Amino acid sequence: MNDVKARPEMEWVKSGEVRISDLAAELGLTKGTVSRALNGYEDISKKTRKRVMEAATKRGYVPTTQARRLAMGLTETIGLVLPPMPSQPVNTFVSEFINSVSAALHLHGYDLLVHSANSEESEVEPYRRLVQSRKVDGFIIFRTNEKDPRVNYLLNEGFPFVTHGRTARMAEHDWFDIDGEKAFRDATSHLIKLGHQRIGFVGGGKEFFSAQLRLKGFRTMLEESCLEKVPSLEQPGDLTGQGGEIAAQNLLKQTRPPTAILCANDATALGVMKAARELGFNIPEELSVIGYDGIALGAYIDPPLTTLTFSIEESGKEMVNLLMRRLKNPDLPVISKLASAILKLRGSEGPPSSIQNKNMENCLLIRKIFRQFISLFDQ
Amino acid sequence: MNDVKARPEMEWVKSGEVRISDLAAELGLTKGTVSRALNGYEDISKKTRKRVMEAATKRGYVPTTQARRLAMGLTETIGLVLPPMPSQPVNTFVSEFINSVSAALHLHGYDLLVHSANSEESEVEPYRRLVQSRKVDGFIIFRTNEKDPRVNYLLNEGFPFVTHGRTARMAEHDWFDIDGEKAFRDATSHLIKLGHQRIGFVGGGKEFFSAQLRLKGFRTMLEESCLEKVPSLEQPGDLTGQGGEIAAQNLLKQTRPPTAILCANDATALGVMKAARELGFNIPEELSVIGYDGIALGAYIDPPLTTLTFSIEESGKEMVNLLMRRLKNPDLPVISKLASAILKLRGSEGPPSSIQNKNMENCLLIRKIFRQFISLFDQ
DNA sequence: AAAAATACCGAAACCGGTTTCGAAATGATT
DNA sequence: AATCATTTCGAAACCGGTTTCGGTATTTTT
Repeated sequence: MNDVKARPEMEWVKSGEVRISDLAAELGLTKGTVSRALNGYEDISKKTRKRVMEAATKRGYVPTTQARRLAMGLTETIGLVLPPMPSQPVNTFVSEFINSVSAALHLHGYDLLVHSANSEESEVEPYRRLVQSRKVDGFIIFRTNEKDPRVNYLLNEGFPFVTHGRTARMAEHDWFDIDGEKAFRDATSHLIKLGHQRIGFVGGGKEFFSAQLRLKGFRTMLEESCLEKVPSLEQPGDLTGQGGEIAAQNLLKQTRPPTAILCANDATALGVMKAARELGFNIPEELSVIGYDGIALGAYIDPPLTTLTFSIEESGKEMVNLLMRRLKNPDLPVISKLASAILKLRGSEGPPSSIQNKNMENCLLIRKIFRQFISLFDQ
Repeated sequence: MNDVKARPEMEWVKSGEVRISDLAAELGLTKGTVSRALNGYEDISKKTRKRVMEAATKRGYVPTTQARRLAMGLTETIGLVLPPMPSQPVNTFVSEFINSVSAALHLHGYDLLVHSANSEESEVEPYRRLVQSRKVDGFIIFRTNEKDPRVNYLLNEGFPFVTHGRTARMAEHDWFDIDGEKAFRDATSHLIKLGHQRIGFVGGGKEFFSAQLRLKGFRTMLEESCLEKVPSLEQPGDLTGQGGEIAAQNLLKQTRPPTAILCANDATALGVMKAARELGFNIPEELSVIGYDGIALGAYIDPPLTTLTFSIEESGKEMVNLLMRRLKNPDLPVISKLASAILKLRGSEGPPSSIQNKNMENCLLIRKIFRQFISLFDQ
């Protein structure tokens, strides 16, 4: 009953049956006139416009997208190429991101074309195909590398795109990013305030710019807090759980293991926690762990994972805004947007258990004073 | 250096510059001839075909997709509408599924259009828009409800689609599904063999057909094993972690709590585990938990979550196959494919701790014999 | 009331391809 | 050499819209 009520007046309408020429013939007009009437041209009398509009809604006329786009010379479609999957099956970022990008694009009348990357061929091949066949007007790129061949290709081609994440050529293209450096400064600072003095770090691959920036934030805060930098406490990772496990083993089997580990992302953190459990470390009593990404599942593990989180929805929206601006005016100067992540405390971190906490605090204080003292001389 | 080497012969080629008419003019042919030459028509001499092909590759000609599709009257695009996000932000199913569907479609020359559902409007509205504007040739639908308005709409419209999951009208459309009933029979059987006698179940919403089938599998196996059905041990859920927490509290605060809980999906299971921990239950010693979905994260929690898993990649492939078949011949009879999930033992289940294990086993045996005895009379 | 300005719509080109049909050129047959 | 069959390509219509341009019909101006 309800279903019928929903669209009572046009029960007989089969979608896609009526063309603009049908409408024109029915009204005794030409299709050009009908088109202009529907698209709000000024040279159509109110009377005929009304007549056309009514007939259009009555017959359920909707212009064929393909034809309209061909005539107007645009695709109204944005491409998004998924990275080969095995990379991060733990993360819901991708689906949430796709969702938000798609929603934002829809507001602008754009469609989202999602393409998968074949791991056997070059990374830029999908982009090349989409560009050459003119299937899209622009790209949304995420998970950038510092030297990113996709970026190189599109810049060279002069094709519009926005990246989620910075690159070596970020001065030449629009980008959106989370301030991972600041995020890790915050997280490190938080751990230091809790009394940690030996803090481990598990990074991502060197090719990921963002992971490098997170490391930088970590180092910066160590330095600002006058903690010595211990190379063996910085372990490489690969943004996967397995990588986290391996890195954690390297960290925790040391003679003086860290009392806290900062991870480049949540998947890594989960691996770290697993390895820590297996090595007999209690979290957070004996080891604090902090991740990055804010995946929802982190709240359901034991202990819930403290993490750095940001709004994926906002990311998508902002990137679409940047891209739409670029499409409207390709000659505008490049702009970028840096959003910040917030530390979501959930319980996987706490003060270190070591008895010398007090001592450490004093030690820290003394060092800080000493350093400020020195800085006076520098001026 | 390497970049240049990759495509040395056409450094000067800017994509999208050369049209078929350009090519035709350059060759002294008409565009019709060029088109036929490139598309393998028989009425083109080998000589000119070769000439055309060479010129095409040399100039980097790629037909404009929009134009080709308009002329051929098809979109070569499949639509996939994401459900409103808050529903299951916990699962990586969506992104993996999109990836596999996209890859499979690509093999057939099809594109994937991903659309997001606005939670404020009707569920079918996105589908209606995509159909009416003729942006897609068919749909991939997942997470079906028993009475699914999307299915109703598309069936009524006569528009091609395949569902991931069965519906009340599954006899009228192609579908792919995981045999959740069998999966839960297996899981239940596994628990019973371990000695569990009081098994709890946390379901999904009634609207999800699949969740209902899982419940059915659970009940069937209980009955086959001659265990009494305890209504209070069947709790409704909503396929989220929160729902799992609430359901687990309802189960575990009973005077005789279950020794094992079967969950309609992994997110629910994580919620159950969390609540169990908070109520002081040790897993798996005092409570076994089994989920469904096989999310990667499950391997990283403590204890690792035993779950029912299936190949998302296969799902995507199979669905695309079904859909392509339908598009090629709309009049074929509907077919369906049922794949099975396998029980992935990871450690969150084990034998119950209760001392009456032996007793229970005897009890079970006696019941079974008794029942077979009865069944003799029925014949 | 005639001239000028304006409102309104039709005709046709165009977007970039595909496909049908017929004609010219070539080859085979008698 | 004349006739017929084949091969090969050009011409034109078509897909379904948009947009430019020019010509009536109507209104406004003088």
